[in-house]
Amino acid sequence: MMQESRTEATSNGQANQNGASSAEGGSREGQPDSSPPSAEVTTADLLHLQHHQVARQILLQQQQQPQSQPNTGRKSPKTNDAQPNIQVPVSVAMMTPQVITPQQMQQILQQQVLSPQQLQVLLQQQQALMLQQQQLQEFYKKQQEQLHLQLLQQQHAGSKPNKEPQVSAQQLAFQQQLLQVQQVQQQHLLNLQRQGLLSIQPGQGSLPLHQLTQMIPAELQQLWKEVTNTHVKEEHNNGNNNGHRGLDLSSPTPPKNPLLSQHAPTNGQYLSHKRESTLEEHSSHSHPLYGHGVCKWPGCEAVFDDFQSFLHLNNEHALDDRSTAQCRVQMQVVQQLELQLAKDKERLQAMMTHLHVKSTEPKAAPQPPTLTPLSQTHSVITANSLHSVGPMRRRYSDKYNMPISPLSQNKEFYMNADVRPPFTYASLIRQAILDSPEKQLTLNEIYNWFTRMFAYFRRNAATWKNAVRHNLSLHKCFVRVENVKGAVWTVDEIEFQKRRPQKISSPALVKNIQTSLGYGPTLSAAFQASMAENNIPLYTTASIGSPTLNSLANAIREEMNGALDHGNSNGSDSSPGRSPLPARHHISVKEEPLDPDDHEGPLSLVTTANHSPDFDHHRDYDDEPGHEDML
DNA sequence: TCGTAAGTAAACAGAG
DNA sequence: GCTCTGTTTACTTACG
Repeated sequence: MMQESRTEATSNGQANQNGASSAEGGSREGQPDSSPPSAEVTTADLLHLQHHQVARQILLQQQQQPQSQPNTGRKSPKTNDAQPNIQVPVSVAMMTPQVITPQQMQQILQQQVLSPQQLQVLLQQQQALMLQQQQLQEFYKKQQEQLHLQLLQQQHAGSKPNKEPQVSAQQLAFQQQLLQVQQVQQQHLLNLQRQGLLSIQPGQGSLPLHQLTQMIPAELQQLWKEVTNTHVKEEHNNGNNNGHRGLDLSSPTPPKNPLLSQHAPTNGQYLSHKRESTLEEHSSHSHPLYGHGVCKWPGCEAVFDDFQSFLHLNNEHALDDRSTAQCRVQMQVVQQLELQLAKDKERLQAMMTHLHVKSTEPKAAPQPPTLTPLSQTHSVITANSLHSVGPMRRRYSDKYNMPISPLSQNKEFYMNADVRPPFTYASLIRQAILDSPEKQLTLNEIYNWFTRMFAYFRRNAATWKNAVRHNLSLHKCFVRVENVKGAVWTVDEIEFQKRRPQKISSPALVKNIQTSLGYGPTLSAAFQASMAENNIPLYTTASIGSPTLNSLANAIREEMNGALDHGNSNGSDSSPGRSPLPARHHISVKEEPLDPDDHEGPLSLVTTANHSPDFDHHRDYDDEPGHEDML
């Protein structure tokens, strides 16, 4: 009654909530605060943000270390891969150590790949980077002076053995810091490459070399050269190295590129001497930059009949901006390859682990073998968090087509963030009930689950509680059972699975599915919802009847159709009259007694040529005429 | 344009 | 009478 609304409003301090007309309900849908902040964030944007977080942490380190600020009890800088609560201004958070030159900006503008907001962010990044570089230069100068002083003191005091460790420690810390900066720079550059903002190829002249040299101040370049030039033997140093003689630049992270380890130029003529020396060392014609009579310098490929002619290396690839830039590009290439390798290794490991686990699981588990890996690998909502919650609220499909944070974080996310969960009330109610030990909950316990699991439901209680009650009564999948302690609600899984699965053929969903099938970072909430709706994740506790199989097959079919229909990169056309795939590609379920010897799971997936376009349409609530047709 | 699912608001009734 | 619970209706919105 109205009383409920009144009391709820009082208890929640949301008096304006109640008594609101339906128009208000409609307007609330469009309120920005009810939509996730990253509603229009693309995968690339998220990757970008992820990178910015790394950059931000490193920058914070840089800002803290020179000032010897306490660490405020946080993790040490080396374990800084998860510090989401660091409060930094947006401009700082977004800044990356990468300068976008005017040429690049013009290119970006011409390509129209960035929105004005993104351009603004890039400009902010550029400005922030310049500041950061200045700071770094100053820091480096101070470090240099300090080291120089220490070295002088050592020479005068003759206490070399005792002082050296301190110097080396500082040097190492500084090196690490520089390496981190460089790493972030490289990552950012690669990120830009991935986004098509830059087209840098090894040895390719498309990117003006001076741009690369502009990206990092000359001093920083030199610093980097020194850091990377770890294989320079001390005997190669002479008096020209300005006090760097004593530097132990043996990096804890050895150079990954033979080019750098053996030929990275540092400064002055002594390096020229060094280059000749190293060439002489490779007189056995096994120089890594010389192979099959071709100069392997990126972009060179000059042909030389003999190794002696290959000494052109000293002339053509001498220390200059060009070579430095090429060097840097090569470093980025290597680093990218290493990152890719690491990712692929990790993926392989996950696949092997998963397959091993799957192969050892009992086959009785009613899971679709073809989709379980997908759902397990990418699903956000799992048994560890929200299990298979259910369908996403359709009207929010666009807003919620964003990757939600991974599994364990997801629960925390909704528990703390005032973000509406992208699932229907029915799905959430079901989840609440299934979460309970006895698979039954009272209404009040359902309420509590909502408020406990979702910060969003800690306000507007009158609204959503009414919706919960409405859904409990409306959907016959929720069964009210009288017991000793009153009425409890249970879930009829079969009825729940009869509910119409959400179509995932919409462009937005398909796009996400493409991402997911293409090893995207996460599965879209909508796709998860669709999967969860059909019990694809491992959460079915009730009996699995044919309706379940049907709806499950719907999900599979929809997924496959969606993924296949939009297998191209565009994935934006899903006009009803256009079906790129013939009907025979549609997957339906052959509802026959299952032969465990023939199938890994309970499903018998067959393809059919006479698939009804409204296959899933029959399976809704139509088996009970009049039911829920009040709408 | 239409049908459907979902969300919201509200009226109403029964039980404690 | 109040509150909670449950049912039902009406309406809006999103989507295919």
